[in-house]
Amino acid sequence: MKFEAVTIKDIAKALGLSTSTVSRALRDSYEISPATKKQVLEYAEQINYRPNPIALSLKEKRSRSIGVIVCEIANSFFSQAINGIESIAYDKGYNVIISQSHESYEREVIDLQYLASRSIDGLLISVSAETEDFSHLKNLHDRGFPIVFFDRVAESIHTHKVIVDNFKGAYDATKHLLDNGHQHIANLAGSPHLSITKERLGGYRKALEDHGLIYQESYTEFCLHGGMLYEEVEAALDRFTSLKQIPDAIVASADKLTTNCLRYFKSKGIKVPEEVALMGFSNLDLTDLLSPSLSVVKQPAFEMGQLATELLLQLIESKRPITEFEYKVLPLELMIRESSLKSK
Amino acid sequence: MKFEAVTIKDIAKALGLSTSTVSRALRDSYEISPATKKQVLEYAEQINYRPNPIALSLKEKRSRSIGVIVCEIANSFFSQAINGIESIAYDKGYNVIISQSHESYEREVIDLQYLASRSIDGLLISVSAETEDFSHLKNLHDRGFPIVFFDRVAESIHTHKVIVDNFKGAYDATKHLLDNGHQHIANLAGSPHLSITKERLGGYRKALEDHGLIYQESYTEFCLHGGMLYEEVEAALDRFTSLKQIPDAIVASADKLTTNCLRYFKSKGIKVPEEVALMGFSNLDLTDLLSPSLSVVKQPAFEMGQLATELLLQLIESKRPITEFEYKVLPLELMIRESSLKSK
DNA sequence: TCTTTTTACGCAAACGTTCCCGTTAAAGGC
DNA sequence: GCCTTTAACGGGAACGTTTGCGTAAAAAGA
Repeated sequence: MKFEAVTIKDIAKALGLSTSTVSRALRDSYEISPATKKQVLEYAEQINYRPNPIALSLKEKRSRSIGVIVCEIANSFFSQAINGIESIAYDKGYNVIISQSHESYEREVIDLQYLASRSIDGLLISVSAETEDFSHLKNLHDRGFPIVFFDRVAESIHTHKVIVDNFKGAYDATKHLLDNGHQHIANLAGSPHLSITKERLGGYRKALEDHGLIYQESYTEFCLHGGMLYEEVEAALDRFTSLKQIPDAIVASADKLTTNCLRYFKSKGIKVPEEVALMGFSNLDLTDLLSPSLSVVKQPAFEMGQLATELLLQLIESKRPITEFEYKVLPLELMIRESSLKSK
Repeated sequence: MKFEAVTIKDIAKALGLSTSTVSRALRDSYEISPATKKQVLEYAEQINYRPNPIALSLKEKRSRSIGVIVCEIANSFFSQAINGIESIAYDKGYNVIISQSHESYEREVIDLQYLASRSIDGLLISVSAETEDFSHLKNLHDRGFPIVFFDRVAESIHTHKVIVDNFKGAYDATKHLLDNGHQHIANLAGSPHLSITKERLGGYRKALEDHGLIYQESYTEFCLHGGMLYEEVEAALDRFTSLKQIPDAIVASADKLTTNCLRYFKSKGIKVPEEVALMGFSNLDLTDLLSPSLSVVKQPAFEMGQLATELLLQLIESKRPITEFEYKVLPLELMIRESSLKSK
């Protein structure tokens, strides 16, 4: 079953004109007489003519669509970021094609292949938790393909990047817990490959040290899938609770880590914040309704999406190669609620 | 800054062959000698040749991509459904282009225009809360464009549809509340234009009547934006609580309605389920962590997405027009937790 | 009235593919 | 040794558009 669209040829044939005349009439060229223009325009309207974007893309060597690769759209941060991306792209007449890596490196490579071969004009990406090797992106980038990173960036690739102040976010969260009297703060971290994990770990560590405490490796557990699997969070927390000095507070470095952490404590009957305080990165819009309500570090996801898209469109639409790249660092918001209150 | 891809012509020129020979060699045609094939294949691999899908689309009059229109991707149900859509589309080599209507009719029409003009091969849609008039979809459908509805359907358009048993879901939820001793059950409903709202309202009403109660209009409040705006939920609940007989339980007909309902009660200091019980439709994966944990009616979102996509691809790939359409009704899952327990 | 300018349009190439037709030369049949 | 077959490849049209260039007729200038 196929859907036959009407073309410029149909108009030309019906009106006894050439395709060039019709094309020019539709584009309101000065070379066409007002009478012909009117005739063409009216007929086009009547038969509901729409220019074929595929043909245009082929001619102009651009598709007016951008690709987005994120790990998961069923994740508040990313769905909000995508809303930001869409809002800008939509305004500028660009189409957004979304792919999910599901935190898999292999899938990310395939997605990229697919998107690049789909003739997208540029790419927005937040790399998967598994991604260590960036050569798939580097290859494309080196060949002049516009790429902008957001949130999870590849340091080695020289292009625009939009991130949040992860260091400060983790620092402030840790400091908040310290100020609230917690002494043994553990760090539930995401994939060790990710830029954000490293930055957040740095902030956590610095806060401890500024408070006169020493950083202990046993107090940091990495979750390779960023908390996507409950089992990895469970294993990490099992290890924390089997330490001789059980942590009295936890800083969780990602959305799923934070909620799965809460789920763990709930299932084990461990009271939050009485027995262990919790503070984590999250963009869920109902952390206030959780039990206990969650203290979170919130990212300006929508704005990040917008900014990244603006930068990408700049790259795409620039006449000459760009060599000066932006490295935007946006502020985070701390929202203090019940889960991080004093233990006693 | 543009990105020049390598074409069949480049290969032909480099190897001193014609484009037709190269094309055939790449497609492994019997007309080409093994030696030439090997040569072409190796060179193509070496310079990383990828066929230009735009050119293919133009030639084959199909883009191998499908459009999806939903109200919001930052909504658990839809993001899960999209995962289902993506899983099937990906397997079959189709691309998915997602658009959000943000529950706006106007935006839905624009999105549709845009997608249709982007040469998608078919459309999956769950209509916006505002949509009353389906002529924009009917026009396309009448012209032979493949469309499959899921969740929120247009009854008047004769094509495949995938929904859940909304009637039974609402019936069972209401019955559960009745069985738990609640007498005055209100219905917080979505947009009155939506098919799902009508079906759920019907189930709610039938459950009341089967229990010997009479349906009262004052016990149903519609939220035109489906709960997207907290204010509309607030206004609806304000009206319920100002009734002379205040409801002792509420059935909420959509994700945002359910959570905003909980948010309202929390802000007003109304205890759930002690003062008022709550049960609602929701696909959030952390309703168990809410305070109180939410009793929900959960939709098989992923499966719905998969099924709808399979049906759409059938439509697209069918040689002859299809006249027999499926009307799939999937079962819902009731998850009973704290929020719906007995009042006293 | 003849030349020049302007107006209004058509022709054809191009974008990257595929595929229907040739066409050439070697191989095979007798 | 001549005709037919077959293997292996090239030419060119087509998909829908835009656009540089050419050109006829009309208008303007002399």
